[in-house]
Amino acid sequence: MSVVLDQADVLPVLAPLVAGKAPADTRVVVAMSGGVDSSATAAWLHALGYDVIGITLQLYDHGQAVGRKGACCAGQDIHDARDVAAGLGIPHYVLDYESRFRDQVMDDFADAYLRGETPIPCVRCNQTVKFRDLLATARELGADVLATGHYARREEGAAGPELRRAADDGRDQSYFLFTTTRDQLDLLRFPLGGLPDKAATRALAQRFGLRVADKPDSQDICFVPDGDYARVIEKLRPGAAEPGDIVDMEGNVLGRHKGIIHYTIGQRRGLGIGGRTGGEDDALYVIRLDADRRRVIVGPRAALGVGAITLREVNWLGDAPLGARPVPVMVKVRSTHRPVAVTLAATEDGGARLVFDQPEPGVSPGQAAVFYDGDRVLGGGWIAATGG
RNA sequence: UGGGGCGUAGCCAAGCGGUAAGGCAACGGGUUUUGAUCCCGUCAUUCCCUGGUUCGAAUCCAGGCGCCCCAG
Repeated sequence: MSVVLDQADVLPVLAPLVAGKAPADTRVVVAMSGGVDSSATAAWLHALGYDVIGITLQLYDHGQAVGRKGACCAGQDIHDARDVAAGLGIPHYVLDYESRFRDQVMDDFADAYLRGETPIPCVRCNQTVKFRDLLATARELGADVLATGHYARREEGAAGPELRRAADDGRDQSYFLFTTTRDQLDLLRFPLGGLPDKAATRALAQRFGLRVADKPDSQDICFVPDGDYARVIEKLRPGAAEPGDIVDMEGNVLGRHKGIIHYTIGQRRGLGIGGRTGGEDDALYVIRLDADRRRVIVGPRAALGVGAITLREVNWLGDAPLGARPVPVMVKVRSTHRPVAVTLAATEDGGARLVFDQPEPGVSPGQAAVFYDGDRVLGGGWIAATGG
């Protein structure tokens, strides 16, 4: 059961989780989802001699998600996490967070769509359930730090801990961590962030004999089966999908839609209206959603560009405070895509005003704008409105 | 029923006697720990119908049917 380490079998180097504290004296709570990443994290830290406690959050669908691939935090995944912990011989707890997950993440998810916004449940989950509630629980368990399997880096900087992109650029998850506060960052650790790639993680899992080593990556929204998120919303908010008109930018009715919750800004597929000539590309994209009138406003790709956005609940992680004077930063308005150049200025309500150097397509309220300076995450904010 | 025009996939649309372009939509897949975008693939044995001419017709001819415009 216990892992025997050959001398030749050297573990990847990991800086001490707590400076000046020996691993054996460092209590680490590892958030174990049941996937490869967090399992490898737990195994690695355990092998390095840390006092590891595994915690798995049960988030939704009690007993009903068993066997579903690519999920996390329910059913089979909880069993996987338990198995891994048992194999390592570390304490492991499963916490029932279903009601708070529903309140903080799923309800918000549904309501955002009803408002015509497009939410990011993964960020909400990190922001509330994981980095607030679970972190508090870790503290209660006497943990020095909370480690997760996120691909991001936390580095000790001159002005305190800094959040940075993962070493593996293609795997980086820092976008989903933008709400993480300095205080939370004090206690958070992301051991995988420094690994060169996912293969290294799987290799780690393999070498510790974890059964989850070949488990497929999770993707899509964890509580949405089959990618049909609208069905989940309708379950949460019966009657949410009210049909309405699809109109062009002049207000001419072009067709009908099956409910505003099925669409997001920048979306092309699923409109069901074809035809018309004249442009080199006649495809229509969702330009705007009007929740009150249940309208989907569509237009050509050229109409998709947004020049500026208003942010709310900005979490600023830069060393110097963000002021009212615009400063240039790089920003991502979606997890994929490269950062683009903008200027950013704080507003009085804790928000910010962001102006793109070049119009950015497919920007939707409810999504996040995350600020970068090279590898470093300077914070981010929720997109409240676009325009200007 | 005077004149003119048009009928090609769900929509738009090339083709003008040589064996059905393209775009949109749709569908399937890839990329992706949010939604999208994007990329790749599939999608008319058949051109309103019926005859005819021709080695060969969506393309020419005749007759139907349907639609549009102008003039009434």
